[in-house]
Amino acid sequence: MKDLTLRQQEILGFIQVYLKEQGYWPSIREIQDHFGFKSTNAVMGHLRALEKKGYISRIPGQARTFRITYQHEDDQKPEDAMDVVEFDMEVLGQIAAGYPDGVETTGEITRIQMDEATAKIHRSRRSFALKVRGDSMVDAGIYEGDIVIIEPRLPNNGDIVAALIDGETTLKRFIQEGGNSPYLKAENSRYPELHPVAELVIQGVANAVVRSL
Amino acid sequence: MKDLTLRQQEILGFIQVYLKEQGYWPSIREIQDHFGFKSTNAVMGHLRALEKKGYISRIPGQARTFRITYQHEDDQKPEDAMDVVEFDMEVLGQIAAGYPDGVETTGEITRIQMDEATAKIHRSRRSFALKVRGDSMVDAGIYEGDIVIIEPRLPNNGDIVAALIDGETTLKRFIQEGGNSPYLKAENSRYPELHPVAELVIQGVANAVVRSL
DNA sequence: CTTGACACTGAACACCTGATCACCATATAC
DNA sequence: GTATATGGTGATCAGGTGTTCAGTGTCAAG
Repeated sequence: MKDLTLRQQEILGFIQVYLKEQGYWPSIREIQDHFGFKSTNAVMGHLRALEKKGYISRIPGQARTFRITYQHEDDQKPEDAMDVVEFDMEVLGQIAAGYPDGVETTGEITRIQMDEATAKIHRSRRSFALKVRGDSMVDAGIYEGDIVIIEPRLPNNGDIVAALIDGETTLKRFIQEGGNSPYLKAENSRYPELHPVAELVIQGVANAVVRSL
Repeated sequence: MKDLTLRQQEILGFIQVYLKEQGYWPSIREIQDHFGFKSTNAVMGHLRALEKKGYISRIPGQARTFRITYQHEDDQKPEDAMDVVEFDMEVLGQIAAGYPDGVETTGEITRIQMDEATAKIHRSRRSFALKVRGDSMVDAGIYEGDIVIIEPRLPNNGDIVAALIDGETTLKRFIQEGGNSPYLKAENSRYPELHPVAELVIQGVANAVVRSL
């Protein structure tokens, strides 16, 4: 990718900031006004340069139809950058609110790209996200308000699972030792182990936790 | 919020899908063509209705300048489903490995969509992700191997920041009380407070933590 | 029956907007 | 010197684009 001049960086930056702030792309004359140009052709020249260098793309003759084709980074990059993998999921609701049963899966779609090696998150279009309520998993570093990414699959011993108990979905660790029947364990010393007698409905395995700070 | 007619829902849906697919808003005549209207005024009537009912907002007289002011949901969804926001970042490297200096930036771009209200993550092209090494932040629920999302900006009191100390990037909490000079505090009782004498280079503020399980 | 909301057709207008032509200036590379 | 890229001014043009006025028809509410 060819380098941009300082002026071209400014133009590209303004276009992107404008979109972010206004919600739509700027017109040529709005760019002109922002930089104080006396001619629209000053803008046209820069846009041609940006397009030629592959940073943007436009629909000829049509108003406010930009496309950013390359994300310019003016900072540095590391030698040990990670590979990323992308996966989609649904953000459903709070985990204690229960798994929506029989509800059409048309909710929000969350897309996450993450480094492939460490994320260990298998791409699964069926995965969804739940917001954690309660403190039953604090000892596992999962706190109230965190968002857990649930992949519907059978759990292995030690997995953190979303389980349906008494009609409510809760987050617990799944324990199955030897040939014994499995049980659920809260990662909080104040909570007891749960040995379900009748039914143990595992809705999925937690693959990742996301927390905003 | 007043209800929309079926036709108005279709119009609003098309506008949103068009933006998502094309990256810019449609013109009145593009909406007209999509629905097979013989007159642009058919579109104008619906846009007026959508604006009157508070679903959209527009800049009078200007091309392709929509704003979606209310997110219409035509499907059934969990009542506590979250809105999602999308942002890009770079996955750089381990946080203790130091901030890459003077290296070309062509690294991986990580895109995350997350619920907007709780994520508090401002879309920032310059954000990047770092893998946490060490246990200096365990009391804040940040453990070794976690990935923190860093936004380069000035920190507020109490923010968790990536700071450059002795040539290494470390994750600490930023404290600035009253008019005193700021210092860094590790969220681990075994670690001392850090009162930098010479320089305190803040590289960015941690917005979120992602942990694979 | 009348009113109003809804859903259009059809035509015309004004200007916002992208695009182009001519021209100038500076700096760098060959 | 002679290109080539950069960074502009100034004027002009064509068309995309938002907007408005006038009119038609349906349907439910009063």
